[in-house]
Amino acid sequence: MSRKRRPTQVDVARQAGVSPAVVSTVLNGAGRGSVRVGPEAAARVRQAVRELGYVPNPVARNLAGGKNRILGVFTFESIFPIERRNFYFPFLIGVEAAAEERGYDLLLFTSASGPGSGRRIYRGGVNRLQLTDGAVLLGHEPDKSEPARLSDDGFPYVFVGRRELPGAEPSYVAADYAGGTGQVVTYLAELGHRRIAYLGTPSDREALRDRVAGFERSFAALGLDRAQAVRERLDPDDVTPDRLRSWTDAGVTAFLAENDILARSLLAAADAGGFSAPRDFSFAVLGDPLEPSDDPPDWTSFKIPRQEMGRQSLEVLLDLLEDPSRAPLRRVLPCTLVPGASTDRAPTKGVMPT
Amino acid sequence: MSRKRRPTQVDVARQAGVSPAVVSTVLNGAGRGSVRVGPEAAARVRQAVRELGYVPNPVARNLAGGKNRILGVFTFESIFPIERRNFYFPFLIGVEAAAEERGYDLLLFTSASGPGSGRRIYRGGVNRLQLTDGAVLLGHEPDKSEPARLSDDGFPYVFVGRRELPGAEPSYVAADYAGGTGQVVTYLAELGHRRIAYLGTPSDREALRDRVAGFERSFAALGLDRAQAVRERLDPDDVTPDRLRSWTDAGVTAFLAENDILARSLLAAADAGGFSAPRDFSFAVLGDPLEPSDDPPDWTSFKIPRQEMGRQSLEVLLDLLEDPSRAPLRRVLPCTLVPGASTDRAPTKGVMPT
DNA sequence: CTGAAAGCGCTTACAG
DNA sequence: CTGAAAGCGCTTACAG
Repeated sequence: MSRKRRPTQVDVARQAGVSPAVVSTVLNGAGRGSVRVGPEAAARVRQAVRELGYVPNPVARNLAGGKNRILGVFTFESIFPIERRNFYFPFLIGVEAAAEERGYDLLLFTSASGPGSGRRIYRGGVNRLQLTDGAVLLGHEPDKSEPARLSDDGFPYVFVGRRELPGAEPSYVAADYAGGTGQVVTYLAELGHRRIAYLGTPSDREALRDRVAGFERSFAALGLDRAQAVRERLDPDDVTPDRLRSWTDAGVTAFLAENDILARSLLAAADAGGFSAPRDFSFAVLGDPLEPSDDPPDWTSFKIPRQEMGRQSLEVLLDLLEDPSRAPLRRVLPCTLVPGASTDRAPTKGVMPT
Repeated sequence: MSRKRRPTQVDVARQAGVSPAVVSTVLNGAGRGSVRVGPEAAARVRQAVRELGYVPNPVARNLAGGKNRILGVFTFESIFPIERRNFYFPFLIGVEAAAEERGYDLLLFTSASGPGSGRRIYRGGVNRLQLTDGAVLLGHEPDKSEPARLSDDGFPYVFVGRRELPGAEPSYVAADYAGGTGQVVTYLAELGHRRIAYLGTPSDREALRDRVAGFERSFAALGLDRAQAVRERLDPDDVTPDRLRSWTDAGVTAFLAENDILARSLLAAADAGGFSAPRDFSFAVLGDPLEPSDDPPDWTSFKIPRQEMGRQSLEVLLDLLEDPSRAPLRRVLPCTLVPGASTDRAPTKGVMPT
């Protein structure tokens, strides 16, 4: 049961009658700071390697080389959140696939929950990610100072999702929420909708700001009247039948729901108020409808390329490791319009003439 | 932006006015070969750690022979397999939750694909898990020699799922497939079924053998005629309408499908042959129906406690690390019968008298 | 109770 | 063209 001693570089060197440095060079190929090795010395080394069954110890290699070929994955929420599994899963699939291709292992930071503090990068003032070569950051950070400090420390990391950081220029791979929202607005405009309400949450995250920006920009781009772009900040409970009626009375024919919850509130209000979509109004969700049921409703929406975002964030991280001076590295991936059954032509005003 | 040099143990030692050995001891707790440290020296060390933001290098720790509080998760198939996401996900949730509670980080081994070789623990003869304190092994191993060698090397690991290893006694946390199968048979017997066919795959994995064993044992336990227990080994294509007819003609009133695929084949054959379940026969799946749709069909089955298996496998691993002499450690968790719409009372033989 | 030193198995400047 | 040596950052016997 005791672990057998593996042959080491020293054993090989002795057997081949050379120094360890020569063994190292033969195995790694002539590199930057490597010694020169004659052909017959190299042959002796290879022979000894074969005879002894020598395999270099990757741990020692890492120690000597300064890198450990471990990349961190840090989520500001539980890595495998049961309720939101469909949210993070595709990112992780992408990250894993890319890591596998590039020969890196992934360290999941799990033990983050200090007393009451939730998941933090710095625990007791110490950057826990430090033990990796670099890290991919996932999810909504409760505290901007954490990534800011990461930047200060010069630790290589990439955000999944666009981030603005006071005093720092983070690298990220983001989805083009503004563009996705614009596509939805354009689609609605083509269906004849002119007055559109954006139902947003009170939150002001980058991902949400981008949607608002896309909403407003697209009105201009389409030559629509900016005054017809209604913007609301609501809690789900704020979407009442009365509220819905006041919107439609004001001529709103289509709604953009910032997320699923708001879309469901809207539907509930419609139900309670005797409205029906898309007969009385159209609506779309600004992202993938994925919560909480497993079979998504057939709503007009746009697809966020989550898996590709995961993949590319890892690749950007590797680029960063190769040449840190290139930071910040940023990529914005397009979202895809998904037409669904929640949208239809704008209803004609008033009662149909008979 | 230039990366600051990571503080090392030496830096901490200097700042605290102690030797590196003292720092090491404070961080690892008083252990076997550790030095004794006074309370105020320990306090100075902790203070210095905080001030410097020191994090021990896990690679160095490992090389020097110590523990690094990193646990490995190795899957013999892709960790996040898109097609089978629902299969591994619950295990991982459990593993992560337990790791988080116990303060361990998780290293996912991803870069396994040598040329054509699939996922392997030993790559070029080295144990890749070596960097971790121990590992949880997940999924079906194509090659028994890999875990066997792990045992030979004395590397601590726990299988999720029962495993038999020639010449080794692996630790594992398994589901009680035999018991689950027995519950299903009992349930069918209560519904009046006496002749039951077990539709199995040609494969002979432990998890499948356990189901067969449960099938056969339960006949004895229920006092049923063992000759009525029909056992078949089939590919999904083998389940044809003709075959189905021959079984029912022979008096079979209920089927046990080893997996979803076989259950679907059975249903397809029924469809094509003019049969209908549960009118003409009952059937149950021996496990969670989870493939490939997201909303599982309402079949009689049993629930595999995947999340709990993940959680307990990590806990067993920690027990193992604490005291390796207790190996092998084994736990078998109960499965829960899930009655569904695919079973009903046994049809009466022949035509109903009018 | 504490420190100095060897050693884990490599890589890489640095002399010859 | 080649070797001896330092060093990566730890842990752990071993002296004091």
